[in-house]
Amino acid sequence: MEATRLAKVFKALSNERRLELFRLIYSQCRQEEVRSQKDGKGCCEGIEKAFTMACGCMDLSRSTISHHFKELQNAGLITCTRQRQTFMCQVNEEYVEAVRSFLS
Amino acid sequence: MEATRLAKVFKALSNERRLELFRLIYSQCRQEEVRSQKDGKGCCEGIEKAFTMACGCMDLSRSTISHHFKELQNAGLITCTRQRQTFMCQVNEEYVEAVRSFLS
DNA sequence: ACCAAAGTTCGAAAGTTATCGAACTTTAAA
DNA sequence: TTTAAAGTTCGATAACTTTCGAACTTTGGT
Repeated sequence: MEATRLAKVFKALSNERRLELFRLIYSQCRQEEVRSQKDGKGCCEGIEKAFTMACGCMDLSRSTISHHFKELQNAGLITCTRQRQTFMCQVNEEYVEAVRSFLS
Repeated sequence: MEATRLAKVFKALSNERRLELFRLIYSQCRQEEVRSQKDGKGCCEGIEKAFTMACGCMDLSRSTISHHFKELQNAGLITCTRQRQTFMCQVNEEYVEAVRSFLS
C-alpha cells in the first residue's frame, strides 16, 4: 500500500479511543465469525448494532462515537451499511493486512 | 501492547513524510544487516549518518527532519545515539512487531 | 583561533483534531 | 398521530501538528 493511504490508516488508529473502538469491532467480528461457521453460513457478514454496542462500551458522546466511526470508514478500515434503524459493520481485512505488513 | 502506547506508535506513523522516513531507515537497516552477517558481525548495530542520509533523500528542512526523528524516538520506534558528529540509528523491532500484531 | 558540518531549539503561521451539546432526521412502535 | 430509538450534522472551543527560517551548539579539520 502506498504511503499516502497507509498514513491515513495509521492516522485513524492514532487516537486511543478510536483504536479501542476498532479493536472492539474487530473482536466482535472474530466472535461472529466463529458463530457463523458453526451455523454453516461461511464467513461473518459483519456485526449488527455496532454503534449501539460502542455507545454502551465507551464513555463518549454519541456524536463523538459517530465521528470515530466515520474516520475508520474514511480510512478504509471498516464498511458500514444501514439496516433499518441500526447499522451493520464489517472489517476490511485488506486494510488490516496492510498494517500488518507495513514494511514490506 | 496497551492502547495508549500503541496509539502513540500509530501517531508517529500517521504523517506521510514521517512514514516515508521510517521506511527509509528500516530498509537501510535491512541492507546493513545483510552486510554485517556477511562480515560475521552478527546483527546490525544501526545505521550511521541517518540524519544526513534523510536530509539527502527528503525534500524537507533540517529542522523538520530533526523533529520527525524526535517523534519516531518518542514513540519508541527508533533509538538514536550520537557518534561524534553524526548519529547512529537503530530500529526497535519490538515496536515494529507490536504494529504487526496490533489486533492480538 | 577560525571555519564548516551536523544537528538542535525557538517562535510563528496555518491547518487539523477531539470533544461536547443542541438540534436535526429517519425508522419503528404504541 | 404522537413518541422513542438510533444516528447525523452543526458550531464552538481547546489543544495539537506540520512546517519553515533564524539562531544556536557541538565536534572536527586547517
